[in-house]
Amino acid sequence: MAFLVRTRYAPSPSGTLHVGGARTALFSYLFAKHHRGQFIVRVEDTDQTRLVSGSEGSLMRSLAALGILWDEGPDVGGPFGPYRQSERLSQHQQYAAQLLQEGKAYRCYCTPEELDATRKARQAEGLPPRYMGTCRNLSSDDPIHGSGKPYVLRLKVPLSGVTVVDDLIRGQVTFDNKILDDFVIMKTNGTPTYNFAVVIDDWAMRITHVIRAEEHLSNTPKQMLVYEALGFALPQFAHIPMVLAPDHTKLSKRHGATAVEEYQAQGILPQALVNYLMLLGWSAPDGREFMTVKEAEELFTLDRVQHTAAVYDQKKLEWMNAQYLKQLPVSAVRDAVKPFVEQMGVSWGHGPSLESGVQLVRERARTLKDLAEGMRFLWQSPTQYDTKGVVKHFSHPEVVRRLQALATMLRELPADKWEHDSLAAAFDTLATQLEIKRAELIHPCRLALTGQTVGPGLFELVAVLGQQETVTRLVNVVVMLQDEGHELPTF
RNA sequence: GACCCCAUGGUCUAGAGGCCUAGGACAUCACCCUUUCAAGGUGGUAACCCGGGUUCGAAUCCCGGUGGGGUCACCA
Repeated sequence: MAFLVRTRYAPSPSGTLHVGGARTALFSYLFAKHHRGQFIVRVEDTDQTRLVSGSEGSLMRSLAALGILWDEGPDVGGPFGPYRQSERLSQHQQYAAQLLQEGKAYRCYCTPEELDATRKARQAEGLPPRYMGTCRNLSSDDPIHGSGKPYVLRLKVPLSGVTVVDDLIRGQVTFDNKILDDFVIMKTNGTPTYNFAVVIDDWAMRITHVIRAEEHLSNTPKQMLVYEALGFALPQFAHIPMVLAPDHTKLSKRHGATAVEEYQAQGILPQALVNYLMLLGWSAPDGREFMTVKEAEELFTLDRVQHTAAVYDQKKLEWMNAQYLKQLPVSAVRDAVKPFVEQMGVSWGHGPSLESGVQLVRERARTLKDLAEGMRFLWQSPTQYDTKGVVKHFSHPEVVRRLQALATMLRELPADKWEHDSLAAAFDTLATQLEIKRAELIHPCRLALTGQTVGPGLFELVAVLGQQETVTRLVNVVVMLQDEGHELPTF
C-alpha cells in the first residue's frame, strides 16, 4: 500500500444531521474504507455564536446509527487531534502570524459598515461585490497599526494567473485569480475563518482526500491559495453532487423531515436510510440496489459517482424501508418496533407476542409506525368501527345471528384446532350451514375483531389473537348490535 | 449580475462511438392472485434539453444556446 487514505467529515455543530450531510459523510466513509483507510470526524465549531448545545452528540449518534463509524473524532480522540476546530485555535493563530510576517497576509482595518457600503455600491453598478484591497498596501509604519483599531487579516491573493482545482470527479476546474478578492483569514475576534481553518485542520490531520458537497467547489481555489501560502502539500479534492428537494431547491426544513433523527422517529430503519442514501448519486457496478454499508465499501469508487444533483424521493425511501421490514430477521424488527408500540400507550405484555404481531403485519407496513399501528388491535379491542365497514358488513338483518353462531362455534373449537387451516375449515362449515358465502362471515368478523376493513388475512389474524379474546370481541359486538338504542361508535 | 458545475422517463439511475427497437428501480396505470388491504406476479404509459459540427455511424466526442443547481460573508 503506497499510502494510507484518510478522509473526513467536518460538520458544524449547529443542528442535527441532515440527509445531505449524512450522504456526504457516507461517501467519504465508503471511499476511505474501500481503500482500507481511515475516516475521521472533525467538529467545526469555530463560530461559537452558531453553536447549538447537544448538536455534536446528536450528529455523532446519527452517524453511528447509520453505521458510519469513525476511526478518530472528538469523542474517541486520535493521534492527530484535537478534533474540535476551536481547540486548534493557537495553531491557527500561529500560522496566521507567520503569513503576516512573511507579507502574505495583511491587516485590514475596514469596518463591516464600510465594506457593506462598497459592496452594495458595486452591486448597484452591476459589478461583482468584492473587496477592493483598500488596506493591501498600507505601509508597515502607517500610524493606524498602533491605533488599537480592530482589524482582520486578509490573504494577499495574486492579482493575475489562474488556480486550477484538480477534482477527482469533475476533472480540472479553472478559476481566474482576478475574480478572487483578498478574503479574510482571521476575524476581528482573533478566530480563523472557515477557508483558513479548514486548510490547517485538514493538513494537520493528514487528510489525503477532501470529499465534500459541490457547494464547496467554489471555495476550493481560495483554500488552495492558503495551502500555497503556507507551503502545505495539497490533498486530493472530490466534490460530490448535492441532494435536492423534490422542488429542485436545496433541501430545508420546509420540505418536511430532513434530519436523520426525524426519519428514525417516523419509523424508517437506519439500514434502509443508509441504503437509500448510497443510491443517491452513486450506483453499484452490477446495478444492485440492496446493499449493506459493508458491501458498499467493497464496491464504492468515485468514478461511479454521478455529476448531477440528485432529487430526494421519499416514496422510494419508504419502499426500501418496507423491503427491510420484510426481509430482516423477526427479532430485529421486533426490537426496532418496540419503542413505537410503547409510544402508542398499548400494554402488549399480555396476549400475543410482539414477534407474532410482527410476522402478522410486517408484509403490509412501510414504516415502523405503520407496523406498530397495524398491530394495535392485538392488545387493544376496538373502541370504534370503520363507518363504511359498518354500513357494508353490519347492516344485513342476519348479521347478529351469524356473528352469534360464529362466536358459539369458535368457543367450542378445541384449543388444538386453533390454527389457520382448522379455522378456515370451521368457517367453511358454518358458511355452508348458514347457506352463505364464506366471505359474508369473514368481513363482519374482521370488522368485529379489529374495527377495520383492512388488515391481515383473517385466519392468521384470529390464530394470533387467540380463542378467548376472539370470542369475547365477537360477543361484545353482538351485544352492541342487539341493543336497539345503542349507536355503534364509528370513525 | 459575475464566476463555477451539471444536463437519459415524474424520481434514482445503466450507458464510457456501433451490443440501444435506450436497460433496471421507485412512482403511476391495467390485469392476475385473493377473505379486505397490502405484498407478490404479468403487462403498459413514460426519457437521451435544443442547434450545429466530428464520424461510415453519436445518448455517448467538440462548440454554441437554453435550462437547472451552486458560490460570491469577519457562516461553515
